[in-house]
Amino acid sequence: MRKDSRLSRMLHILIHMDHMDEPATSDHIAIILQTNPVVVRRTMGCLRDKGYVTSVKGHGGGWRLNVALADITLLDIHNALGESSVFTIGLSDENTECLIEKAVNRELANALKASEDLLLARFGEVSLDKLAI
Amino acid sequence: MRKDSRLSRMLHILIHMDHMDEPATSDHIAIILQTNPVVVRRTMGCLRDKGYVTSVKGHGGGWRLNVALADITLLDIHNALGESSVFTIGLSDENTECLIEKAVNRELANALKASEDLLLARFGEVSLDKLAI
DNA sequence: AACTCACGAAACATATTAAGTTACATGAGT
DNA sequence: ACTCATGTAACTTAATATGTTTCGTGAGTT
Repeated sequence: MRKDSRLSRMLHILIHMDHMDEPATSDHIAIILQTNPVVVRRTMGCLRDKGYVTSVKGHGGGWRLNVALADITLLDIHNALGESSVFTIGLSDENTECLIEKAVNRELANALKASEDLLLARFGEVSLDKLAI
Repeated sequence: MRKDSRLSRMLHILIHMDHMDEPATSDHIAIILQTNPVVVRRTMGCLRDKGYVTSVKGHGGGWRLNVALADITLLDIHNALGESSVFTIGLSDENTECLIEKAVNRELANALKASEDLLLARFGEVSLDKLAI
């Protein structure tokens, strides 16, 4: 699987946007993130749905930060992007009644959950202003 | 990316193999894991390279467990499979000198590392005999 | 020696997901 | 009317795990 760099990219651009007086267009953001304007709209759209940014059409339009950096955490952005699972490791499909398979999957699920919980807890402790220069 | 179920599958079959008197053929293993014999050879080959299993050709051949379940941990198998990163989350490519981007990536890298360290530490604490019925 | 069994490995196909791209519709300001 | 910028659908590309076919090779059987 290809790595999902959306979280990194969105954190990056949101911090930039905090300095901006004018709305940032998708084209402008795409240049900064070295990607495509449509990818920007697609991803920023997730953040707009949660109210973290606002989009304006037409002349002088673009994307504007809607909250203070101190008021959003890495976890907020992570959740806004709606990632299903943070792991490449998966469980086997339990198509049988095999108790060994179930025990293996249970152990792996518990270990993965503990690891993910730690990651998300840390994400929740870091607000974006702590990453700003 | 599709989920990597190799760890789950290998743990499952290794525990089964501990009960077996005869070597298990790739075809037999494929049936238990509900997959393909070639996939079995490909994945079991990783474990053979580390000495955890032995393969024998010809009549009466197949795969045999080469160590006691108590002597291998989830971490051993995980490492044998040579997974690069356990996360779907990746960092952005730092093609610029942007300090914000670097700060974001540093924070994410640290958080991911702490989470992965916890996962691997737990994997290292669990030997396969603890999952056997 | 011929036959069968089972691994080894190359080559190709499939599935999933992030990302990139093209094209067009829609709404807002000039 | 014209231009700018988002919204969205559809398609393409890339990476990776998995599945499949085919043939080679070594080992035991008849």
